[in-house]
Amino acid sequence: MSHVDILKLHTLKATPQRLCVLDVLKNYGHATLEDIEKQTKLKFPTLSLSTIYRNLNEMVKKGLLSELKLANKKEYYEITKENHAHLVCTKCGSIEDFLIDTNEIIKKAQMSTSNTILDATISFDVICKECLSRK
Amino acid sequence: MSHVDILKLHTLKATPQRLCVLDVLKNYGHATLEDIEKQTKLKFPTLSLSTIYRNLNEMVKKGLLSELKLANKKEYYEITKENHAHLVCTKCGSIEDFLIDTNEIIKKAQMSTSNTILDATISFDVICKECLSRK
DNA sequence: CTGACTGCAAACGTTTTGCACGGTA
DNA sequence: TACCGTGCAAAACGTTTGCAGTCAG
Repeated sequence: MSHVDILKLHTLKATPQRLCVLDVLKNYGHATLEDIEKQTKLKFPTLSLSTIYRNLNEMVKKGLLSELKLANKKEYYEITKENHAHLVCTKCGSIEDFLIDTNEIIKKAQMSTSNTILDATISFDVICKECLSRK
Repeated sequence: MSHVDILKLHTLKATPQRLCVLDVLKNYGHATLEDIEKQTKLKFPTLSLSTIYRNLNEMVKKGLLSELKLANKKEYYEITKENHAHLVCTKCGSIEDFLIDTNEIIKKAQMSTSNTILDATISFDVICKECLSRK
């Protein structure tokens, strides 16, 4: 589905600025606000920070994007995908999707609590291959 | 081990302010900066925000405290404990320790990646018992 | 054509910093 | 006593908001 369609599906107008943000996120996989600002301004030098903030917040609220809270300080954004975890390199900070079945983990965890589990957020600290070989 | 000893172990002086912060964290389990400010000022009305910030940052850096990054906005602090996950209520935001064996999950995940996994951060979205019965 | 969106500048809240004083070890 | 830690005020920072003009549908 095109980014235009995705936006329309979420009752958001397909402005060039929003499309550009989505393009950056698609290319990066996971991007910080700074990443997004830097990249979008290559194409739209006048694009304002407040527009980026507004759009990210709006798209997160509509569920089109997700915020990633990771052990390190920065906040990352990604286009919403279901049922996956992340590998975060403790050396270089790089982030990689990790396609494991979180439902299985939820099912198992559910046996240890009487609270109803709805979802799981899982990330693993790793040393990525690049950092390992660089060492 | 007393809080005085814990501080000394981390080469930090055992000031009344720091001890008070640790007491609050022990009582609360998980506390935001606001929680900590409110509680500590009951005992030390002149305690300054900057001191709280400095101490929290310092104690996190030394590994005495951990920051909890959760899906919701707020940042929580806890006294560092190994090998546990969290249950976060999506209704009321309450946080509970969840004593599952994260090593088992790490071991299993390790089979699906060639990166070396060092640690896992896991939280579950739940509806807590209180919110369920309130409903 | 109309409401949604944008850019700019100003406002806002949170976190950090500089400095002089005070307290722990 | 020496140095680490504190309180206060100001600075710095990231994020949000108000407004007038513009654009997508």
